[in-house]
Amino acid sequence: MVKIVNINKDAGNLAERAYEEIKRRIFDFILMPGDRLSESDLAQQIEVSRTPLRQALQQLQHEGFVEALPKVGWLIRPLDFEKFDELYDFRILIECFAARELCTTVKDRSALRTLALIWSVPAAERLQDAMKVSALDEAFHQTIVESTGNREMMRTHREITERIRIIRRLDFTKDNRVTATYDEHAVILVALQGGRPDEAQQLLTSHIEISKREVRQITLDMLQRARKREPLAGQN
Amino acid sequence: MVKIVNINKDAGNLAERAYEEIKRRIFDFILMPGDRLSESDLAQQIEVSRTPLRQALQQLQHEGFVEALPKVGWLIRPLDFEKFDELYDFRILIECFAARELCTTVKDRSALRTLALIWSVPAAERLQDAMKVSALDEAFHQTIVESTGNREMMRTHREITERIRIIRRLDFTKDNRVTATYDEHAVILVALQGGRPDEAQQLLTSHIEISKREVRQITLDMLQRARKREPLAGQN
DNA sequence: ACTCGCCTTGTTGTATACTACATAGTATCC
DNA sequence: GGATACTATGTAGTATACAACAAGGCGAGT
Repeated sequence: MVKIVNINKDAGNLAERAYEEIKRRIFDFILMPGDRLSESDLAQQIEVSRTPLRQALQQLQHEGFVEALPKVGWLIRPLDFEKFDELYDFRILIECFAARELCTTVKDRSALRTLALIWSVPAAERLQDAMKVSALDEAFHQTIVESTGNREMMRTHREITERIRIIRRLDFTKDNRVTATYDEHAVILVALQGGRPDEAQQLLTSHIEISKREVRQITLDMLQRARKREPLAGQN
Repeated sequence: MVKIVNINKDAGNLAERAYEEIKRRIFDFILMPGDRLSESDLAQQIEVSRTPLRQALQQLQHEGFVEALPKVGWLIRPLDFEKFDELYDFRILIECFAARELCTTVKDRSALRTLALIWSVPAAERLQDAMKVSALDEAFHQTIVESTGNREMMRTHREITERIRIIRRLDFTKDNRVTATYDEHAVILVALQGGRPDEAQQLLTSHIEISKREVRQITLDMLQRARKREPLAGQN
């Protein structure tokens, strides 16, 4: 009897694989904002059937990356900087709350020491690799939020992180922005360890606000270059 | 030629209909927390095929009402009061931020006047119907959050509202809780209209905290009664 | 009597066929 | 020549068949 083997490369199910693959293509601007696409086309490209593909698309729709046009097709949502601004502001609210909790009610400060080992280091020990710094930056802010112990806030904060990553990561492609991030994280940690909530909140707010502004400009440049290089990058 | 007509009762698509129907059954405790269910059974009951049903279940999974047990089936998630507490705390954070915005930076105060017409009324004009008061209560808090203009905070707040509605609505089945809600909303509105952010935040916080505590007890009673009445309410 | 392994049954995961529908292109009529 | 109706084509929405898999029952062997 012939056994048909499931040759899933990464995940146990095709839906997840499709999800990761589509997201990758969006992040790499292979699927450009504004592109239209049909389920059958994409299914063929990714080599899954429509069923798991639609599952993936629905997930991505919920996360705001794609939009369903009923009976017509799917659309890669254009980058909406107003929305990113609002997500950054939301981050500020959640992280400032977490910072206050850390200073006032949270007992276990060990997480702060761990963060200091990463961020409060001499210039020579600082990392440069954009992807690594980006991941560490996300971890830094996530760790602060974790201190609240509120899983719902953590969840929402994680979702925000997922949604802004597409532009946020570009921040670390500039050396001076990496330097600034190290500096700012260091002083934030000092304020948190010193138990000074107002100062920590103020530093955190301006840290995120600066990033918000920088990232917008960097992204606009990046987009223009991507468009010039491959004006018809998306299929059909 | 025979034309097969789509007899969708409510929505344009079956997935949405399935979603509403399942949610209704969960809210009515026809599907009890802890119940296991299979897609084929439920599909037959709701009279849709598995495809739109799964779409509905995935949506409900994202909202935390059901849980997918891969290769095994679906589970109606038990009511988790710790989670509800965290959602209430999250509400407090968002609504307090909105209240501050309302007092300090928002120009257009007309929404507050509209709310006052509903909540700041003589006892004789107060509504009693639990469903109506519940809807008005949700609208009250939503309106405050809308004042921020931050659509992401609004969205998250709306999701929180959806997720806690299953227990929150029970709050208004008790007359004294309706009375308390009217009283508390009225004083909150006064503080907001007076532009006193600290007072508004303090009132809002205690208002939500009280509700959190009351609702927990009411729900536990309700659940016990539901369990006694129909110990095997779920199918199979 | 107990344990181990096979096999039956029920479940989701996936692929695919088919329906209803939207859209655009074309031919026809005025 | 312009507007309009019709038709061809491609799309998502839906139903369903089948494969892969999990789990538990049941029997055989000890």
